[in-house]
Amino acid sequence: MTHIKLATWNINSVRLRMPLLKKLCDEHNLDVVCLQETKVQDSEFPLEDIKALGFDHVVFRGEKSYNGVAILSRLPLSNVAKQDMANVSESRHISACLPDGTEIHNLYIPAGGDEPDIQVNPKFKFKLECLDYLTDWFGANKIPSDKVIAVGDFNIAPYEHDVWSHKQLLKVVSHTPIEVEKLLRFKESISWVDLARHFVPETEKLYSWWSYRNRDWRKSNRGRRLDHIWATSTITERFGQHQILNDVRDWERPSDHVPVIVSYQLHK
DNA sequence: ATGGTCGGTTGCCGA
Repeated sequence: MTHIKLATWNINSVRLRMPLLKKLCDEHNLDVVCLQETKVQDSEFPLEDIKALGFDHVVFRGEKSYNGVAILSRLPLSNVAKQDMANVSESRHISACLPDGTEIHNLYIPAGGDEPDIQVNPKFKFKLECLDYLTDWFGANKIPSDKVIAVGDFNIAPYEHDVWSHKQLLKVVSHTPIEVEKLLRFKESISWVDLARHFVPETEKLYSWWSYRNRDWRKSNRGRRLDHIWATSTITERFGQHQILNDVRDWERPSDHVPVIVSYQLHK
């Protein structure tokens, strides 16, 4: 296998959405799937159901009701690590290596609550701390020549056309200047390439999340691009077939996030 | 300007 297909998806409860996960894998022939918000503790993780989809190599870390990350793979995984983000013991970061040495980090950055003010909102403060932590962590651990991919729900839409209305969202958590600045600082830490914007011009609207609170998500189209695939610049040319699977938002009992997928040419 | 909807240790909290 020289090319693999990789997906990231905030599934918002892996147990509830097993039928959707099966449909997704059937239709897109995915080799590696990174999930966030699995919302299940490890002892209850549906490992057998996922193995039945053809993923023989599965690593996960979750909590009852909250958070939770998992990597499902048809290829063997090595060097599995479960990091604490900003030294808080929540299931937000898991990583593993593919057989060619490519390191995949699956991240679930906190949403950050409603009020973008660290004085009154500890969840927003924690979100900013996580961004600083990731900047330091990757900066200290990596060099630009490494083969590294970071995917996940970053809960930040950094660019003007990553949200339905730049002006109306400037004070809304996920698009405030302080978060964007910190995310872009993280992005510069080891010169990550934002693959969606590598393939799609920054002037084109691109979303991966639509709130449940809109009656008709497609009609109102008040979306945000919260889910990302980043790669170190040395491997950028190995990627192709980038897609944001908007149609999944219309499946039966959908997540509010849709999967983002990309193909990747493994090293020989 | 407001409230709208999901999922799950469900009559609240986080998203």
